[in-house]
Amino acid sequence: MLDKSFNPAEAETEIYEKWEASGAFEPKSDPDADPYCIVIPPPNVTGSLHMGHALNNTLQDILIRFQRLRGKSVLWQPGMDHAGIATQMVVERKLAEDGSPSRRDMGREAFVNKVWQWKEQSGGTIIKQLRRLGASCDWSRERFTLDDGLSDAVRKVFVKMHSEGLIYRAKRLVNWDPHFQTAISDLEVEQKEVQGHFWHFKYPLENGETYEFPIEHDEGGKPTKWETRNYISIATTRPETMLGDGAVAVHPDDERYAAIIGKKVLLPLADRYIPIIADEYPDPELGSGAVKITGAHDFNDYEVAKRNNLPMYVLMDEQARMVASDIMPAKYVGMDRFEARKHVVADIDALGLLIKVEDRVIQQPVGDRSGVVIEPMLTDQWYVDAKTLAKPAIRAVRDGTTKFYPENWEKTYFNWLENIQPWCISRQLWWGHRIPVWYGPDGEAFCAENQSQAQVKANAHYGKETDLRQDEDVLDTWFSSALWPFSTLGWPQETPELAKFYPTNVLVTGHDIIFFWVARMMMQGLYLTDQVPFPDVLIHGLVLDENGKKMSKSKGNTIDPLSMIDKFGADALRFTMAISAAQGTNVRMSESRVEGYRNFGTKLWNAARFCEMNDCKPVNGFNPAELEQPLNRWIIHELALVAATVTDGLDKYRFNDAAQGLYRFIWHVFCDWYLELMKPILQGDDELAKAETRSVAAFVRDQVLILLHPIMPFQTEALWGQSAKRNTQLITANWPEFGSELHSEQDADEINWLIKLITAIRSVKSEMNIPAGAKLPLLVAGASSQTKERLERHQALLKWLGRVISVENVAELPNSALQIVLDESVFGLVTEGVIDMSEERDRLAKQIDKIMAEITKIKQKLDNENFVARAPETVVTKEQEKLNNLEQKLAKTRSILNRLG
RNA sequence: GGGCGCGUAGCUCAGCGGGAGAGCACUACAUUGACAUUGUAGGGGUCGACAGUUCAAUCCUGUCCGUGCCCA
Repeated sequence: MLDKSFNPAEAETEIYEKWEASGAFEPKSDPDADPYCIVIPPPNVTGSLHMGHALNNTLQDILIRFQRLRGKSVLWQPGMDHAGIATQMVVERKLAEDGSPSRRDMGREAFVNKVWQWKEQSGGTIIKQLRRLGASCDWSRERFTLDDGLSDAVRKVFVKMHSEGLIYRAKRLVNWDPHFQTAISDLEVEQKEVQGHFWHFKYPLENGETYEFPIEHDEGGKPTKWETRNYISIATTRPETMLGDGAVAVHPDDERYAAIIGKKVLLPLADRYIPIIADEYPDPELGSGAVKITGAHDFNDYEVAKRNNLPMYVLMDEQARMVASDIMPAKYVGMDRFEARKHVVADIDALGLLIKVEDRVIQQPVGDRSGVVIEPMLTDQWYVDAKTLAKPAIRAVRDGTTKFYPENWEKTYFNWLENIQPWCISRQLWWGHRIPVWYGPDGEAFCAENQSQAQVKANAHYGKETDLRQDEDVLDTWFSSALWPFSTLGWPQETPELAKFYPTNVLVTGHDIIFFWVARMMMQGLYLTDQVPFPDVLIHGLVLDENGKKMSKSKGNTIDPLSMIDKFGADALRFTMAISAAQGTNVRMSESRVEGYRNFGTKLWNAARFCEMNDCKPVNGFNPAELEQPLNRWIIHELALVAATVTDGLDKYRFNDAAQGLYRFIWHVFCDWYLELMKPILQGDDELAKAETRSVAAFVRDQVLILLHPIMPFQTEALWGQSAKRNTQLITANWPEFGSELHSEQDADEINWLIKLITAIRSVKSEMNIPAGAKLPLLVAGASSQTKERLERHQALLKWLGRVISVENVAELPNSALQIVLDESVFGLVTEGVIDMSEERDRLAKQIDKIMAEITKIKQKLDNENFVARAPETVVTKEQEKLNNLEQKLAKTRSILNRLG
């Protein structure tokens, strides 16, 4: 006997272990089975499961289980990435907490060993948590981006791209994170709006020269009054960088400054002279229209400096402290940039050169991991020529080889790829793939897959054995992630897995990493394998809190998926995700919703329990297409419909449609009606009907378990195992493929008619304040022979569910009966007491109003000549039929009301 | 400034050219018989506003208002 309800805490672990031990997560070896493969978006090795992961992995697992049930050879390829910055940060912090020597104190090799130790002990929590969610990944194939095989792939790709000129080294301005002391890519920089200042300085002209600067204008904008100036006014949000100015720029069309272009100004504090140059960059409308140019610490200035061959002075070290140099006044050396800012402003002020300070909202770039202000720095870094790689990646989506679901994300994808910048891939970290480049004593670079190959190249170059040192830097983590769909399958080796499962079938991810990851996989996949890595990209929404806000630790509004699983079970959480995940929409998570879908699971549990109590067991050789009872043919018909809905929904990534269809069918069709309607049959004495009904109930229950399994795997597996002796676990059962032989419109009409009649009887009683339990005789007038047959056939059901004592055909209904119009017949409920005639008249009048309102609407349409002439014939016929039915109903209801007087 | 999205029942959201839907919440009634993690019945919407296309618009187009996200 089944327990009273499902206990997820007890059952889930056991079920999961059984699945895994049975090898169900591994691809089928059957060579005829179609392959189906998804690679997991690799979580950070430092990560732990949050709601975003829960959504992402639930959707993947639903697809994986669905395709597995359909008989495909399924691989869900799991793994993690090494998360360079995040992991290094975690371990460094831990070293500090433990009072251990710092990273720099212990040196590179020792530190990297520490990180590996940490990874073995504490990394990968998320993998265990994914199991709790029910993720049916093939864990025997788990991969890590720093595994030997994947690292080989990385080196091979680097060497290939380097030899083809797609990877190169260059000295450029990069986003420098002074906290982690590494370069980062554009994507890892966030623009934050903060309250800042705009400082206006005077830079005096050389040799005390002067010019006339307009200070008043007429309505036409012509200057009417001038003043004599011996300085140029500039404004800046970053005063400390003035020490490295190479020029002051004005717009060539700016007449105010035309006279002094080419002259020099004294750079205060630095005591250098710098030129006033003309360049298109300054906006005459902004500030004074004159801009200081610090080529080594600002991206815009960098371009101006390059165009005009201005010197670029590096002002800071890796930690953004002012660094000693020819141009750096000694007093600032060693100061942090923000401290230096204060001093520069004070010193300028002391010289009488500070004009004013404005408050201003400024865009400040910050590192996405560190949160500190990014410093543009002039350094040597390695770059990928992303522009070249982007072209095939754009084409593949343009021509539909890869499609996004929903489609509108393609625009985002194109937009970014079409404006793509060189990708800075080197990082000044220790945790990651070390760049496979070695340098000779003179700085000559030798790129090779390993040191000995580099050595061979170097020896040939120098003509003798020469000492080499390897590049200190590692690669951006995303460089290895970009190879994930094929490196995890064994590439560059030609493995059977690669042949079978690549390209993968679909990539499931959030829109936040379309640039970071999806686009880069497309680029690398096409470049290295000549194929797109996946034909479908499913972009799902974010998980928000119940107020529609992004969940974040700092806001304290996170809901922990594991606590939801502890409380309500993984199935409830998964169902919530599935039914909320309409294509492209965000998911608002609230505990009460999860609770509600836990209740849905319990409803199914109890339905199964009821089946069990009534001895409903699968019957060998059962054929759903050969049944006697209309009720049974009806539920099979409904089952076939919902099976089609679920299959179609999952095929089209419409998880909400699939979940909604199941919810409706299980609760409101199977439980509310079928199980109720079968009760009188089971209590009756028609043994054949009983046996058939039992076998049908068992069949429908089993099919429902299969259909629901992708979304609610644990509970369905538990019910599957406990409700009958089975040859296989549910996870490897066969997905139903019902054909039209199971459709039966006639039986659907008949049972739906019965349901309508029962509902109407209940309704009338409720409206007339007659206790629902009161058993009343039912009369019927004007019944067609079909109705008479149906009444005869379903008398037992009617009596049970409609609380009817008897059913009798009469010529005319007495006025004392409560009357119900259904199709051609009028039914009457005979009450014991005297009914309140005025209340009954109100009830009927209300119905008549409703009918008339509908009739008016339809007549309006049919009276419109254009409608009749232009609308499709089927639409017109349908409207005409509707009108006829309504008019019939109206006439009947009116005559009842008339007779009541 | 550019791009993407959203505004449908009290709340959360599906639907998206021909009958306004679901879940939750609410109201009334019921109930120890698969299920109170329940049942039955019910109330509740000019589908953001305006204009256009169409025989027909919640759905398509445009404008506006409100709101969210991404990029610069």
